[in-house]
Amino acid sequence: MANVGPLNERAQHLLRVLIDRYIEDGKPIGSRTLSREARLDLSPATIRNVMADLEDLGLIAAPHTSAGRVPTVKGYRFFVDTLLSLKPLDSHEVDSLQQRLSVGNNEQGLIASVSDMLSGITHLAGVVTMPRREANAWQHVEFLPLSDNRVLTVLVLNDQQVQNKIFTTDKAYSPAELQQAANYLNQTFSGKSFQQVRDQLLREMQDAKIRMDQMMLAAMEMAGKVCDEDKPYEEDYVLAGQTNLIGMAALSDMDRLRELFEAFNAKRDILHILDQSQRAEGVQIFIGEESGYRPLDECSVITSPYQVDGQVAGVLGVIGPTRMAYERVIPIVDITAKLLGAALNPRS
Amino acid sequence: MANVGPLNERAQHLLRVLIDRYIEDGKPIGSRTLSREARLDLSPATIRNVMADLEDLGLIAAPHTSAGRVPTVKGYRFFVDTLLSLKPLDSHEVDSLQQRLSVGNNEQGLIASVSDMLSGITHLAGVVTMPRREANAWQHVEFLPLSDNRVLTVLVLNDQQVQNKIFTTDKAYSPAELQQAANYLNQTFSGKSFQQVRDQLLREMQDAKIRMDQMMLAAMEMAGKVCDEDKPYEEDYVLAGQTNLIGMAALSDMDRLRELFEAFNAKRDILHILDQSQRAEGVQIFIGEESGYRPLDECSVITSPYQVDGQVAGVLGVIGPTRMAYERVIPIVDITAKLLGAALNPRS
DNA sequence: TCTGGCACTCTCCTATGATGAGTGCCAGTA
DNA sequence: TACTGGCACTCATCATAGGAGAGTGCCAGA
Repeated sequence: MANVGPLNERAQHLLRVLIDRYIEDGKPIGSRTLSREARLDLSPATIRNVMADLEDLGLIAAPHTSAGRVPTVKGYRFFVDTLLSLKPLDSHEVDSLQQRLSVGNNEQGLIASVSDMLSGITHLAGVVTMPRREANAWQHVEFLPLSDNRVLTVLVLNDQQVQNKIFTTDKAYSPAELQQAANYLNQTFSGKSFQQVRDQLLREMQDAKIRMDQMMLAAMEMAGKVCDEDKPYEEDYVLAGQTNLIGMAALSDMDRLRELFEAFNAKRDILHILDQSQRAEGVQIFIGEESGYRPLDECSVITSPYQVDGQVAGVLGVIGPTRMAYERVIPIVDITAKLLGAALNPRS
Repeated sequence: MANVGPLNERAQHLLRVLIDRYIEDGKPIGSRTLSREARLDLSPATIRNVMADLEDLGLIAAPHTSAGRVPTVKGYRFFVDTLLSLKPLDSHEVDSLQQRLSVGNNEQGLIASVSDMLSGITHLAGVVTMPRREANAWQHVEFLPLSDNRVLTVLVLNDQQVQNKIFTTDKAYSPAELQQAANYLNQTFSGKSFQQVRDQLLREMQDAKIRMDQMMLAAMEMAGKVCDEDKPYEEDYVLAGQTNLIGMAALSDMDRLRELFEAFNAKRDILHILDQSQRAEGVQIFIGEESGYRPLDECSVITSPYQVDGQVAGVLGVIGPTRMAYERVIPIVDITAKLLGAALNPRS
């Protein structure tokens, strides 16, 4: 490997060993330990010099004089970016993952079980956003009259998802009128994508307003509402194993723990972070304060988007202390995203 | 008040003061403090004698020699059962509760906001089970054909609740057949209670099997499935403010906290406890190990069933450390149950 | 360029003793 | 008989001090 910045190969190797070791047992690593561990045949004194350099570069830090060194966020970043060689999981590990999630029947359950699985094998908190199906195909809509001018709208998308919503309308429609509206919509839009439906709806409402009778208008309006409000659970995620975070050394402080758990409950900010990785390709890693969000200061977030039908449908990942086994966790998140994508792909 | 058991009035009074005081500041109460607080004009030495009696009765205990005394579970129980005089909330407190939950629009949101409210004002964890509507009136069913012999069943109950479920059938039914089945069911059952529908279904399936064509049978089967599986979310609850429990003195032990949180996630055992109070009338109180469920050993659970249409529909309450302000919490739970019942009552 | 040596620093653990809160018991008093 | 003051005793808590251990930085020498 060529030198990276001012860091020669020996320094890099020592950094890697130090971080490996620190991840393993969580205590600051001293020069003596490092010289023993690194198999470089160097005395602790020499190691000390190198460590001083690494500290100058901000890659490691000492909690106090005469403790060993601990990786900084910058150190982890360097480690993850250039030091870490990811060995893919061997096939029977993949198989065992595969099996653990092939039980799922419905979508909701599948998401939950993936989240459980992630938290189970990494001993961190697992998180999976609900899949967003941009390319939802409109399949069928039904309007059922209830009392008091209320109409129940049932919308079937993509042969799998069912949404219902109750609307209050201005006037009372007869069952026949509603049937007529539904028929029109189904004939016009069946099989089209959600985006197409919305566009076409808007266009027709502007262009051809006059040619539509009142019922059509109402149908349009209703369908429009469904389209608008009906970002199903795109703004939601399933979290599992938060209890794994209780008692993590880095989070021993009660107040920090409470903040973190409250963030999980509020969901908003966590979603914001997950959203960012939605746009990225492959595994994304936020280390400590990189997330830019306080309660996650001492946490790392490893995410990967998952795809359905070639489109990014959601994000999954794990949240845990900065001191986590990146080497193991990253491939797991990666594979899990692919497996979930495959499991969600319609009948493939 | 008459003597209760071997406990004279003075001893009772002292016990009450001790518990009040302990609830307030959480530190063991000594004889000196008690003599000052109780306004009985007794010397600490006398108090000590009484305290020794109370300890013999198992109502209070000393964490160690020469610490003050702390109430035991038995002590709390006695306190709650016979010492506590509940003053109902004054009307503007009730009003403010009323307002906080009148925002809710849909049922799901209402439940969540009640749970939030409970945890917010008590600083404990609030919990509300989803309402169960035993007397659901069958309003409308619709069968929509999907691909692959799958049929989407949409069931509207009670003008409010909508359920859908996808079934796979043995043979492919035409839209017309499905329509016919739905029509039959709607005509036959509309307006009837869930229980009636089930009974009648079973009867007709036995008696008159022959007279029904295959489609009817299938419809029955489907409806039966819906009836069976369709205990909507009766087995679910909404929890809020678990983070309030982080850092509670009694739960300082990380492992106990983790256990408790895991219990919340598993839901099953918590539901079992809530279920018990479903059958009880009015506010129920489980103190410490009385719940019979380990993770709740150091917790108290205060619950009250809430009614819709004169029927018990669900349970709400709070969960917190045994050392909680019963005097304040009990009326709050009580009133909240009534307010929620009122809010859920159809158009009243 | 590496190494051994040395003085120094800091944490962690243990022992120690003082303090204060609280107790139980007992003898005395109204 | 019911209360009280007094006394010896027990613990938790806190601050203090000292030693052991781990680790450091720096320097002089190979």
